[in-house]
Amino acid sequence: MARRTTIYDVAREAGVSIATVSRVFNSLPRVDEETRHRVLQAASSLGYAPSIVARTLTGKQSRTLALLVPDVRNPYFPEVTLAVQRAVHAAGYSLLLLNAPGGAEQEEQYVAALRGRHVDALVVAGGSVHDTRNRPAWLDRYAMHRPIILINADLEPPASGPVARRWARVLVDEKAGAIKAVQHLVSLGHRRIAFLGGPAHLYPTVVKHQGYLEALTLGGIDPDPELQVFGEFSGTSGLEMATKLLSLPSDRRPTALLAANDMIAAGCLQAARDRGVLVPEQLSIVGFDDVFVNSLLWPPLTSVAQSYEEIGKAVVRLVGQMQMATSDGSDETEAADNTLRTTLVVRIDPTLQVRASTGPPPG
Amino acid sequence: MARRTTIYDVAREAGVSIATVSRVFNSLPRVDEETRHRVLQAASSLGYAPSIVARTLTGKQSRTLALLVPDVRNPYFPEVTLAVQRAVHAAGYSLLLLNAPGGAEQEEQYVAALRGRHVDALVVAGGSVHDTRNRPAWLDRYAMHRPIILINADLEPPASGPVARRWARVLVDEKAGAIKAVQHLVSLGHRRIAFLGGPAHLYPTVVKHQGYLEALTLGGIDPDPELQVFGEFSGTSGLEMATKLLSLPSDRRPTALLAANDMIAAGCLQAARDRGVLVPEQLSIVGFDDVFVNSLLWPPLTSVAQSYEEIGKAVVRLVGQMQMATSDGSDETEAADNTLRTTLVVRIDPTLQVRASTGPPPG
DNA sequence: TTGTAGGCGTTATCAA
DNA sequence: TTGATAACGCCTACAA
Repeated sequence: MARRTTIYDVAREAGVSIATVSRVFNSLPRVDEETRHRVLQAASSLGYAPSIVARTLTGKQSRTLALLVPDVRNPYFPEVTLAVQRAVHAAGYSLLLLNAPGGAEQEEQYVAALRGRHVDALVVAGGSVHDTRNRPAWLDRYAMHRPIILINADLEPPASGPVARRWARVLVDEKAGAIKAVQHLVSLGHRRIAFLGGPAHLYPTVVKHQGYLEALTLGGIDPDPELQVFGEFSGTSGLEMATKLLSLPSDRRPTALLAANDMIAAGCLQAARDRGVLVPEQLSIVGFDDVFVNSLLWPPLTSVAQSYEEIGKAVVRLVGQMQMATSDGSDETEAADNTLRTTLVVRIDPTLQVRASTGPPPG
Repeated sequence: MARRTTIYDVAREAGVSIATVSRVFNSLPRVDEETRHRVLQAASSLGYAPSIVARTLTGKQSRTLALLVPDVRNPYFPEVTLAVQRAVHAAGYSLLLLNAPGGAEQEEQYVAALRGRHVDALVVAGGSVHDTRNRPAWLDRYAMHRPIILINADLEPPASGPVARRWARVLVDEKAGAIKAVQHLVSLGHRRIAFLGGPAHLYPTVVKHQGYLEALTLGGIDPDPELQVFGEFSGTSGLEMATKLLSLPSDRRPTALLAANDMIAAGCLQAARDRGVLVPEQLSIVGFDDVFVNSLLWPPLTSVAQSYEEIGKAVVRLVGQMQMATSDGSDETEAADNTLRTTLVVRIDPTLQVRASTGPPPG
């Protein structure tokens, strides 16, 4: 491995001290224009790039984030992974990727492996943080030391004080999304609208379900328990749930399905096709997340879309804020803490992408 | 941010020098069992973990790899990303993820951002390395300094010598895979087998196409130019290509389709359904890559499957080998170079996953 | 078996 | 405006 060119090499080449080179590369003030030029010259001729590793060691940020997901193969996560990676790189950070399909234990294990790596923050995009039954213990432990960002998991920081200052959230208002979806269906004339959720104990299911109920009530429709089913966030589960719903006697059968994600929705399409039910003529289907692979489906799904780009940007913004709040010795008064608490949560409003899978009910 | 506990803290707590602590954590020989115990004790009570950053600075590996893909949202890449990440973590490495959908320029840009990060190796899983028309220039430049691993891109190292020692490949024998697929179809009785490729200038398309032609010849079937079409590696493209093929007059129409990846194959399913063609009764379809989201499709695709796990393991093995060859001052003779050249390419044999999308031809 | 001290590439604090 | 020099946390001869 050809030896890495160092700040010393550049200093020698430019005929200055390493301190000066450092100043140039950190664009600090008081350095002569002519000198700066000479340094830059030398640096580029030598192909010099400062070592982030050494820089980190002096106590600065590592400019590295870690992103924890349960499984990148699940179409939702590539979306957020891509978006976060992009935003993060645009801000000069790098992104470590962690897949922990094995639940809280594995998450903890992976996160532990991060310990010597000086990551500036951990971004958690899913997994056991979504479980409404028990809060993963490792989360709070981790936040005692380093900043954390939760995507779409509304867990409160365990206390105020230092850890509250390292606990940020970006929340997509999926309840509002569900409401928009239902209202769209209602406005098309649907009255029998079913909800097909993921596991009932997962936060994303719960919120969407709430929105569904609320919107029905708003629309003057009585929620029918028979039309609310729960399963997995998968295509096969969607297939099963939809099949069950579609085999109800015609007067109790739904004319529209609101699926808690696009994989479930894809399963619904499947089920409809299997039973010769035309979409959207005889059945409308709405999905959630508006993921990339929707391009594989026909008809393309109407889906509640969140701006992944916004999520990515929110992440880097939050990281920045937390770094400020922790490093620059800004006043740690209660007042400051309180403003932080509010500013450390970013809310994102989803929009409804209307496509070909929805239309007026039959008849 | 609570100050990180250092080797000094542990040393003090255990009443030894930092050198001893270091020895313990690097499991070096000659350290008294009792001392070792005391150190470990102190370390765990303090929650100490060695700083990989500082360690890296002393000239050792950073135990960090970078993985470059064009777009994680494309179902093939999550598979390799997941597998590589797993294998890599199991070996104590971390993985930086880079998405460069923007072609060679963006790839180069992203890779440049890696410069100060001391990554041990760059793993390239796709992108402009697949373009058979021109070899990305940044690749060779990069390999002049740091080790590189190509997944499924058969680019030779530019020369022997140092850079050859940093140029590894893991190659899935997709030609053999295509042959297996065709032979499967032939053995079912198919004679009119179509090939639906991605872009004709991409390596994956080329190899699979070669296998297709070879297998036909082997089976005593004359390749029909009309049955060989090229498009994109996407569902919509697959839909278009398949639609064209299925609208051929019945005597020239294929009874089986070999798609160059599963997204194309998904498009084929689509096309068949649109035209009321039953799969597999009237049309057999084979895909490539056997990706996760196949679970969304019906019928499940027969597909040429590669062991992603093997790919991941190969990657860490290769990284290890390259580190040996570069660091331990092993003899850099021509002979050593030659053995390295052969050992730095791992070949993986795909298998055919037979599922419900293939069957005997009609009639 | 254990400790001392120099070095890894930067940044930051003082002087000059 | 610039240059010495001490950290940063760890590894590694070399001594003891």
